[in-house]
Amino acid sequence: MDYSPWINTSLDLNINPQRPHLEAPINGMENNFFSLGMRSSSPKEESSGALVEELKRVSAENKKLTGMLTEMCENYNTLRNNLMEYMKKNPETKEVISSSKKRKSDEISTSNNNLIGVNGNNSESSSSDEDQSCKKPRELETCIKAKVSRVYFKTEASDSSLVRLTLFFNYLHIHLCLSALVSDCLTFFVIINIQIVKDGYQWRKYGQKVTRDNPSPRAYFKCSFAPSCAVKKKVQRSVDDPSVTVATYEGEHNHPHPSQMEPTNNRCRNQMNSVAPSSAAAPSTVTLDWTKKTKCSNDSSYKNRMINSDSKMEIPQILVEQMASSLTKDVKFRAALAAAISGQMLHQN
DNA sequence: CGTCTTTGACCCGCGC
DNA sequence: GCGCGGGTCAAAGACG
Repeated sequence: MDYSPWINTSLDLNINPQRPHLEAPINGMENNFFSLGMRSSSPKEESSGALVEELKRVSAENKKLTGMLTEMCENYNTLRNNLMEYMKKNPETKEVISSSKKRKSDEISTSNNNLIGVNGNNSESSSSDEDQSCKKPRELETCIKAKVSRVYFKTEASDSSLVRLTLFFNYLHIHLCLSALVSDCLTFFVIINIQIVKDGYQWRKYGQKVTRDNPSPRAYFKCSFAPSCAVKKKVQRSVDDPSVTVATYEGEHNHPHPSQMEPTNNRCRNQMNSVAPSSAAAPSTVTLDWTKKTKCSNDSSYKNRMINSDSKMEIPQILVEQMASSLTKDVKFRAALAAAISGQMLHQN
Protein backbone atom coordinates (compact mmCIF):
# COMPACT_ATOMS: atom_id res chain seq x y z
CA MET A 1 0.00 0.00 0.00
CA ASP A 2 1.18 3.41 -0.82
CA TYR A 3 1.32 5.56 2.23
CA SER A 4 1.81 8.70 0.28
CA PRO A 5 0.38 11.68 2.03
CA TRP A 6 -1.12 12.92 -1.17
CA ILE A 7 -4.67 12.18 -2.00
CA ASN A 8 -5.79 12.52 -5.52
CA THR A 9 -9.00 14.37 -5.14
CA SER A 10 -9.01 15.60 -8.65
CA LEU A 11 -11.98 15.07 -10.87
CA ASP A 12 -10.02 15.97 -13.95
CA LEU A 13 -12.11 18.99 -14.64
CA ASN A 14 -9.16 20.74 -16.15
CA ILE A 15 -9.16 23.23 -13.38
CA ASN A 16 -5.51 22.72 -12.91
CA PRO A 17 -4.11 20.14 -15.27
CA GLN A 18 -0.63 20.29 -13.89
CA ARG A 19 -0.40 18.34 -10.72
CA PRO A 20 3.17 17.15 -10.50
CA HIS A 21 2.81 15.89 -6.99
CA LEU A 22 0.02 13.53 -7.86
CA GLU A 23 1.95 10.81 -9.54
CA ALA A 24 0.93 7.90 -7.42
CA PRO A 25 -1.90 5.88 -8.86
CA ILE A 26 -5.03 5.69 -6.89
CA ASN A 27 -6.22 2.21 -6.34
CA GLY A 28 -9.68 2.92 -5.19
CA MET A 29 -11.38 4.89 -2.55
CA GLU A 30 -10.59 2.47 0.21
CA ASN A 31 -6.94 3.11 -0.36
CA ASN A 32 -7.57 6.76 0.03
CA PHE A 33 -9.37 6.20 3.23
CA PHE A 34 -6.70 3.95 4.61
CA SER A 35 -3.90 6.16 3.50
CA LEU A 36 -5.65 8.99 5.18
CA GLY A 37 -5.69 7.15 8.40
CA MET A 38 -2.21 5.69 8.17
CA ARG A 39 -0.21 8.63 7.05
CA SER A 40 2.20 9.56 9.74
CA SER A 41 5.68 9.54 8.37
CA SER A 42 5.64 12.70 6.25
CA PRO A 43 6.95 15.96 7.61
CA LYS A 44 4.19 18.42 8.15
CA GLU A 45 6.23 21.21 6.64
CA GLU A 46 6.17 19.48 3.27
CA SER A 47 2.60 18.41 3.46
CA SER A 48 1.14 21.70 4.57
CA GLY A 49 2.23 23.58 1.49
CA ALA A 50 1.06 20.92 -0.84
CA LEU A 51 -2.15 20.60 1.05
CA VAL A 52 -2.81 24.29 0.68
CA GLU A 53 -2.18 24.03 -3.01
CA GLU A 54 -4.36 21.00 -3.24
CA LEU A 55 -7.03 22.74 -1.26
CA LYS A 56 -7.03 25.65 -3.67
CA ARG A 57 -7.33 23.41 -6.66
CA VAL A 58 -10.02 21.37 -5.04
CA SER A 59 -11.89 24.51 -4.11
CA ALA A 60 -11.87 25.58 -7.72
CA GLU A 61 -13.19 22.21 -8.76
CA ASN A 62 -15.82 22.36 -6.11
CA LYS A 63 -16.88 25.75 -7.33
CA LYS A 64 -17.29 24.41 -10.83
CA LEU A 65 -19.25 21.45 -9.58
CA THR A 66 -21.48 23.72 -7.61
CA GLY A 67 -22.20 25.60 -10.80
CA MET A 68 -22.99 22.40 -12.59
CA LEU A 69 -25.34 21.35 -9.85
CA THR A 70 -27.02 24.73 -9.85
CA GLU A 71 -27.49 24.52 -13.60
CA MET A 72 -28.95 21.06 -13.27
CA CYS A 73 -31.40 22.29 -10.66
CA GLU A 74 -32.37 25.18 -12.89
CA ASN A 75 -33.04 22.82 -15.76
CA TYR A 76 -35.15 20.68 -13.51
CA ASN A 77 -37.20 23.62 -12.35
CA THR A 78 -37.65 24.80 -15.91
CA LEU A 79 -38.85 21.42 -17.03
CA ARG A 80 -41.18 21.12 -14.09
CA ASN A 81 -42.66 24.54 -14.72
CA ASN A 82 -43.19 23.67 -18.36
CA LEU A 83 -44.94 20.53 -17.30
CA MET A 84 -47.19 22.37 -14.88
CA GLU A 85 -48.10 24.91 -17.52
CA TYR A 86 -48.83 22.20 -20.02
CA MET A 87 -51.00 20.35 -17.55
CA LYS A 88 -52.95 23.53 -16.85
CA LYS A 89 -53.41 24.35 -20.50
CA ASN A 90 -54.29 20.79 -21.48
CA PRO A 91 -56.28 19.30 -18.64
CA GLU A 92 -57.74 16.78 -21.02
CA THR A 93 -54.39 15.10 -21.27
CA LYS A 94 -54.88 13.83 -17.78
CA GLU A 95 -57.74 11.75 -19.03
CA VAL A 96 -56.44 10.68 -22.35
CA ILE A 97 -58.00 7.45 -23.25
CA SER A 98 -56.07 5.22 -25.48
CA SER A 99 -56.95 2.23 -27.48
CA SER A 100 -55.28 -1.05 -27.75
CA LYS A 101 -55.74 -3.98 -29.96
CA LYS A 102 -56.06 -6.28 -27.06
CA ARG A 103 -56.23 -9.89 -27.87
CA LYS A 104 -56.48 -11.01 -24.35
CA SER A 105 -59.70 -10.18 -22.66
CA ASP A 106 -58.21 -10.36 -19.21
CA GLU A 107 -56.08 -7.37 -19.90
CA ILE A 108 -59.14 -5.31 -20.49
CA SER A 109 -60.08 -5.27 -16.87
CA THR A 110 -56.66 -4.99 -15.44
CA SER A 111 -56.66 -1.34 -14.71
CA ASN A 112 -58.75 1.71 -14.38
CA ASN A 113 -56.32 4.27 -13.21
CA ASN A 114 -55.91 7.67 -14.72
CA LEU A 115 -53.59 8.52 -17.46
CA ILE A 116 -51.16 11.30 -17.08
CA GLY A 117 -49.69 12.79 -20.17
CA VAL A 118 -46.24 14.05 -19.42
CA ASN A 119 -44.83 16.01 -22.23
CA GLY A 120 -42.24 18.60 -21.83
CA ASN A 121 -41.61 21.03 -24.60
CA ASN A 122 -43.18 19.58 -27.65
CA SER A 123 -46.32 18.01 -26.44
CA GLU A 124 -47.19 16.38 -29.68
CA SER A 125 -43.83 15.03 -30.54
CA SER A 126 -44.03 12.12 -28.23
CA SER A 127 -47.43 11.06 -29.27
CA SER A 128 -47.25 7.49 -30.30
CA ASP A 129 -49.37 5.64 -32.72
CA GLU A 130 -51.55 4.43 -29.90
CA ASP A 131 -52.89 7.76 -28.83
CA GLN A 132 -53.28 8.80 -32.41
CA SER A 133 -55.43 5.84 -33.07
CA CYS A 134 -57.42 6.84 -30.06
CA LYS A 135 -58.77 9.78 -31.90
CA LYS A 136 -60.86 7.48 -33.96
CA PRO A 137 -64.36 7.43 -32.52
CA ARG A 138 -64.80 3.71 -32.69
CA GLU A 139 -61.62 2.93 -30.98
CA LEU A 140 -62.28 5.64 -28.51
CA GLU A 141 -65.39 3.81 -27.51
CA THR A 142 -63.40 0.67 -27.15
CA CYS A 143 -60.99 2.53 -24.95
CA ILE A 144 -63.69 3.71 -22.66
CA LYS A 145 -64.99 0.23 -22.31
CA ALA A 146 -61.62 -1.25 -21.77
CA LYS A 147 -60.44 1.43 -19.36
CA VAL A 148 -56.94 0.76 -20.44
CA SER A 149 -54.82 3.51 -19.10
CA ARG A 150 -51.38 4.58 -20.00
CA VAL A 151 -48.84 6.86 -18.54
CA TYR A 152 -46.52 8.72 -20.77
CA PHE A 153 -43.13 9.78 -19.64
CA LYS A 154 -40.63 11.76 -21.47
CA THR A 155 -37.07 10.91 -20.76
CA GLU A 156 -33.70 11.84 -21.98
CA ALA A 157 -32.46 9.45 -24.57
CA SER A 158 -28.92 9.62 -23.35
CA ASP A 159 -29.95 6.88 -21.03
CA SER A 160 -33.08 5.16 -22.08
CA SER A 161 -33.58 3.33 -18.87
CA LEU A 162 -32.61 5.69 -16.18
CA VAL A 163 -31.28 9.10 -15.62
CA ARG A 164 -27.95 8.94 -14.02
CA LEU A 165 -26.68 11.86 -12.14
CA THR A 166 -23.10 11.62 -11.19
CA LEU A 167 -22.48 14.05 -8.47
CA PHE A 168 -18.92 14.63 -7.60
CA PHE A 169 -18.46 15.65 -4.07
CA ASN A 170 -14.95 16.69 -4.46
CA TYR A 171 -13.62 17.08 -1.07
CA LEU A 172 -16.52 16.21 1.07
CA HIS A 173 -15.32 17.39 4.39
CA ILE A 174 -16.85 14.86 6.60
CA HIS A 175 -16.09 16.56 9.80
CA LEU A 176 -19.03 15.16 11.68
CA CYS A 177 -17.66 13.90 14.91
CA LEU A 178 -14.31 13.36 13.32
CA SER A 179 -13.28 16.96 13.56
CA ALA A 180 -12.67 16.45 17.22
CA LEU A 181 -10.51 13.43 16.54
CA VAL A 182 -8.67 14.37 13.43
CA SER A 183 -6.07 17.05 13.79
CA ASP A 184 -5.24 17.43 10.15
CA CYS A 185 -7.69 18.38 7.52
CA LEU A 186 -9.35 15.09 6.87
CA THR A 187 -10.54 15.08 3.32
CA PHE A 188 -12.65 12.41 1.79
CA PHE A 189 -13.18 12.02 -1.89
CA VAL A 190 -16.48 10.50 -2.62
CA ILE A 191 -18.04 9.82 -5.95
CA ILE A 192 -21.68 9.17 -5.64
CA ASN A 193 -23.72 7.81 -8.43
CA ILE A 194 -27.32 8.70 -8.05
CA GLN A 195 -29.52 6.63 -10.21
CA ILE A 196 -32.84 8.24 -10.79
CA VAL A 197 -34.75 5.27 -11.94
CA LYS A 198 -37.75 6.15 -13.97
CA ASP A 199 -40.28 4.27 -11.97
CA GLY A 200 -38.39 1.97 -9.69
CA TYR A 201 -40.26 -1.08 -10.81
CA GLN A 202 -38.64 -4.17 -12.12
CA TRP A 203 -39.20 -4.85 -15.78
CA ARG A 204 -38.49 -7.76 -18.03
CA LYS A 205 -38.05 -7.19 -21.71
CA TYR A 206 -40.04 -9.63 -23.76
CA GLY A 207 -39.91 -8.19 -27.21
CA GLN A 208 -38.67 -5.56 -29.56
CA LYS A 209 -40.19 -4.40 -32.76
CA VAL A 210 -39.49 -1.80 -35.39
CA THR A 211 -42.71 -0.05 -36.14
CA ARG A 212 -43.58 1.37 -39.46
CA ASP A 213 -43.81 5.01 -38.54
CA ASN A 214 -40.72 5.10 -36.41
CA PRO A 215 -37.26 3.85 -37.37
CA SER A 216 -36.33 3.42 -33.75
CA PRO A 217 -37.18 0.01 -32.33
CA ARG A 218 -39.89 -0.25 -29.75
CA ALA A 219 -39.08 -2.32 -26.72
CA TYR A 220 -41.75 -4.19 -24.79
CA PHE A 221 -41.43 -4.73 -21.06
CA LYS A 222 -43.47 -6.58 -18.49
CA CYS A 223 -43.44 -5.96 -14.81
CA SER A 224 -41.48 -8.83 -13.39
CA PHE A 225 -41.64 -7.84 -9.76
CA ALA A 226 -44.82 -9.79 -9.17
CA PRO A 227 -45.82 -12.71 -11.36
CA SER A 228 -49.45 -11.71 -11.29
CA CYS A 229 -48.76 -8.12 -12.24
CA ALA A 230 -49.82 -7.52 -15.82
CA VAL A 231 -48.44 -4.03 -16.22
CA LYS A 232 -46.59 -3.49 -19.45
CA LYS A 233 -44.34 -0.79 -20.67
CA LYS A 234 -43.30 0.24 -24.13
CA VAL A 235 -40.20 2.28 -24.68
CA GLN A 236 -39.45 3.96 -27.94
CA ARG A 237 -37.64 7.01 -29.08
CA SER A 238 -39.76 9.82 -30.37
CA VAL A 239 -39.97 9.96 -34.12
CA ASP A 240 -39.93 13.74 -34.10
CA ASP A 241 -37.21 14.14 -31.56
CA PRO A 242 -34.85 11.17 -31.39
CA SER A 243 -33.25 12.66 -28.35
CA VAL A 244 -36.43 11.95 -26.45
CA THR A 245 -37.49 8.54 -25.31
CA VAL A 246 -41.15 7.89 -24.72
CA ALA A 247 -42.27 5.25 -22.29
CA THR A 248 -45.86 4.09 -22.44
CA TYR A 249 -47.28 2.35 -19.43
CA GLU A 250 -50.29 0.09 -19.55
CA GLY A 251 -52.13 -1.17 -16.57
CA GLU A 252 -51.80 -0.76 -12.86
CA HIS A 253 -49.44 -2.51 -10.53
CA ASN A 254 -51.17 -4.87 -8.16
CA HIS A 255 -48.29 -4.80 -5.74
CA PRO A 256 -46.63 -2.10 -3.68
CA HIS A 257 -43.80 -0.11 -5.06
CA PRO A 258 -40.53 -2.03 -4.74
CA SER A 259 -38.94 0.84 -2.90
CA GLN A 260 -41.59 0.58 -0.26
CA MET A 261 -40.72 -3.01 0.40
CA GLU A 262 -37.73 -3.90 2.47
CA PRO A 263 -35.28 -5.84 0.35
CA THR A 264 -34.53 -9.25 1.69
CA ASN A 265 -31.10 -9.63 0.25
CA ASN A 266 -28.47 -7.82 -1.65
CA ARG A 267 -29.44 -9.25 -4.96
CA CYS A 268 -32.96 -8.06 -4.54
CA ARG A 269 -31.71 -4.68 -3.54
CA ASN A 270 -29.52 -4.44 -6.56
CA GLN A 271 -32.35 -5.31 -8.82
CA MET A 272 -34.46 -2.65 -7.28
CA ASN A 273 -31.85 -0.03 -7.57
CA SER A 274 -31.35 -0.47 -11.23
CA VAL A 275 -33.82 -1.58 -13.75
CA ALA A 276 -31.15 -1.56 -16.35
CA PRO A 277 -27.54 -2.63 -16.24
CA SER A 278 -25.42 -0.05 -14.65
CA SER A 279 -22.32 0.81 -16.54
CA ALA A 280 -20.64 2.50 -13.65
CA ALA A 281 -20.66 -0.18 -11.05
CA ALA A 282 -17.45 0.95 -9.49
CA PRO A 283 -16.61 -0.93 -6.35
CA SER A 284 -16.51 2.15 -4.23
CA THR A 285 -19.47 3.98 -5.60
CA VAL A 286 -22.55 4.46 -3.55
CA THR A 287 -25.83 4.02 -5.30
CA LEU A 288 -28.69 5.96 -3.91
CA ASP A 289 -32.16 4.72 -4.44
CA TRP A 290 -33.66 7.89 -5.74
CA THR A 291 -36.88 6.12 -6.50
CA LYS A 292 -37.74 6.03 -2.87
CA LYS A 293 -38.47 9.68 -3.15
CA THR A 294 -39.22 10.40 -6.74
CA LYS A 295 -41.97 7.90 -7.20
CA CYS A 296 -43.21 7.41 -3.71
CA SER A 297 -46.60 8.92 -4.13
CA ASN A 298 -47.59 8.09 -0.61
CA ASP A 299 -44.88 10.21 0.84
CA SER A 300 -46.96 13.33 0.96
CA SER A 301 -44.47 15.31 2.95
CA TYR A 302 -41.77 14.80 0.40
CA LYS A 303 -44.19 15.39 -2.41
CA ASN A 304 -45.21 18.71 -0.95
CA ARG A 305 -41.63 19.66 -0.48
CA MET A 306 -40.85 18.93 -4.07
CA ILE A 307 -43.89 20.68 -5.42
CA ASN A 308 -43.91 23.68 -3.18
CA SER A 309 -40.26 24.39 -3.23
CA ASP A 310 -39.01 26.45 -6.07
CA SER A 311 -35.86 27.30 -4.32
CA LYS A 312 -32.77 25.86 -5.84
CA MET A 313 -31.40 24.98 -2.46
CA GLU A 314 -34.16 22.57 -1.64
CA ILE A 315 -32.96 19.85 -3.94
CA PRO A 316 -29.40 19.80 -2.68
CA GLN A 317 -30.82 19.54 0.81
CA ILE A 318 -32.77 16.49 -0.23
CA LEU A 319 -29.73 15.08 -1.91
CA VAL A 320 -27.71 15.64 1.18
CA GLU A 321 -30.26 13.83 3.27
CA GLN A 322 -30.29 10.88 0.94
CA MET A 323 -26.56 10.78 0.63
CA ALA A 324 -26.12 10.87 4.35
CA SER A 325 -28.65 8.13 4.74
CA SER A 326 -27.05 5.96 2.09
CA LEU A 327 -23.55 6.59 3.29
CA THR A 328 -24.39 5.50 6.78
CA LYS A 329 -25.93 2.34 5.42
CA ASP A 330 -23.00 1.49 3.22
CA VAL A 331 -20.87 -1.19 4.79
CA LYS A 332 -17.73 -0.26 2.90
CA PHE A 333 -18.08 3.33 3.86
CA ARG A 334 -18.49 2.48 7.52
CA ALA A 335 -15.49 0.17 7.41
CA ALA A 336 -13.35 2.79 5.73
CA LEU A 337 -14.56 5.38 8.17
CA ALA A 338 -13.71 3.17 11.10
CA ALA A 339 -10.29 2.50 9.65
CA ALA A 340 -9.68 6.18 9.20
CA ILE A 341 -10.74 6.97 12.73
CA SER A 342 -8.69 4.20 14.25
CA GLY A 343 -5.73 5.20 12.16
CA GLN A 344 -5.93 8.74 13.34
CA MET A 345 -6.34 7.69 16.94
CA LEU A 346 -3.27 5.50 16.68
CA HIS A 347 -1.42 8.33 15.06
CA GLN A 348 -2.27 10.68 17.88
CA ASN A 349 -1.25 8.14 20.49
C1' DC B 1 -26.57 -22.15 -12.96
C1' DG B 2 -30.17 -18.95 -12.79
C1' DT B 3 -31.73 -14.81 -14.85
C1' DC B 4 -32.13 -11.64 -18.43
C1' DT B 5 -31.81 -10.15 -23.26
C1' DT B 6 -32.12 -10.93 -28.04
C1' DT B 7 -34.57 -12.00 -32.07
C1' DG B 8 -37.01 -14.63 -35.42
C1' DA B 9 -41.41 -16.75 -35.78
C1' DC B 10 -46.02 -16.67 -34.86
C1' DC B 11 -50.65 -14.74 -33.61
C1' DC B 12 -54.27 -11.64 -34.22
C1' DG B 13 -56.85 -7.47 -35.53
C1' DC B 14 -57.80 -4.38 -39.10
C1' DG B 15 -58.23 -2.35 -43.66
C1' DC B 16 -58.87 -3.16 -48.43
C1' DG C 1 -59.63 -13.71 -48.18
C1' DC C 2 -55.33 -11.57 -48.14
C1' DG C 3 -51.71 -8.67 -46.73
C1' DC C 4 -49.92 -5.54 -43.42
C1' DG C 5 -48.47 -4.26 -39.02
C1' DG C 6 -48.42 -4.35 -34.00
C1' DG C 7 -47.94 -7.39 -30.16
C1' DT C 8 -46.37 -11.73 -28.05
C1' DC C 9 -43.94 -16.07 -27.55
C1' DA C 10 -40.08 -18.84 -26.82
C1' DA C 11 -35.62 -20.78 -27.92
C1' DA C 12 -30.92 -19.53 -27.84
C1' DG C 13 -27.29 -16.86 -26.30
C1' DA C 14 -25.22 -13.62 -22.97
C1' DC C 15 -24.12 -12.43 -18.50
C1' DG C 16 -23.01 -12.27 -13.64
